[in-house]
Amino acid sequence: MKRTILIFAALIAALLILFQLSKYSYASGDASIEIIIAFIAVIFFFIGIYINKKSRTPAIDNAPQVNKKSLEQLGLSRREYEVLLEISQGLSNKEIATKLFVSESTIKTHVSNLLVKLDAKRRTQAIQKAKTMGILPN
Amino acid sequence: MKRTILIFAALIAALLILFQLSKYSYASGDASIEIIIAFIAVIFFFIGIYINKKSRTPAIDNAPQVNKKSLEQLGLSRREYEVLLEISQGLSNKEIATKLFVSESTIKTHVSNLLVKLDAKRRTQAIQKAKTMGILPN
DNA sequence: ACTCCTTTCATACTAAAGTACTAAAATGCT
DNA sequence: AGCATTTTAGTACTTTAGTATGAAAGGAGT
Repeated sequence: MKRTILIFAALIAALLILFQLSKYSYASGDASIEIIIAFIAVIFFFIGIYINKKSRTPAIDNAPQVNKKSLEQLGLSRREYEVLLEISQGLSNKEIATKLFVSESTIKTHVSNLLVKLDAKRRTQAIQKAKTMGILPN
Repeated sequence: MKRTILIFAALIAALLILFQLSKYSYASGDASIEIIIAFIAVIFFFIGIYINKKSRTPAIDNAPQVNKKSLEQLGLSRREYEVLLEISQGLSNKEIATKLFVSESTIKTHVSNLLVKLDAKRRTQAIQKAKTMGILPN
């Protein structure tokens, strides 16, 4: 939470600085307004990508009607919960890896950890337990 | 249904015959009443086991709030549906085999057929599909 | 800075799951 | 009684899943 505030504060500050710079440059005539605009555009393009990437790792936060208390008590990490969701959709490790842009090894690691935390021996059991705990949507 | 009626009719007939025999034997004194009683007890013991076994294969019929139309359209057999239920409870093939008193090979056969009928590649996908079809309880 | 946690990935196995046939009883229906 | 389906089971593989372990990099908090 503190991170988010700091990031946004930094963004606003950066924006103000850019505005000041653009004003100065425009007045002194040593840079065309088009270049300034393009510069700002590019920076905000990447900021947009970054913010989108951060907020699009939803997992726990944007999870719909879900028992968040149980979720936290389990100690499942974001990624683990994300993998759990894909498992409950019937995907294989390889498919999950492709979908999340990581290797199958990584998914296996997540699955192993997730099984321990859910005290399950198999992914199907993990699904069942998660459902009865109200951790999964639907 | 007809089978059940016939079986019960046969059972009642057998019971009457045993009663007649016991009466005759008791009167003629060539068999002690205890042996007759023991005989009847043993027979009804096994009948009890048989009836219990038959009625305890619930599957489709006693399935709770379940979309029976989808179920029939899928063409899932009783046993296949039974196996599907156990899969959704997170059991392994071996565990299901133990629970249903059959070999693991048999369960594998059921699972394979069930996956084809549900058009699923994995058991987890079968669970997901079955849930969205309203075929599974909960 | 240091430390904990998370995420990533790899190797090397072991254990389940699934597939493809084949085949024999049993069950159910006509 | 005969036929179709279901249930059972086996063998022989191939493919996923899951475990164990080690390791590197980055984020977050003290």
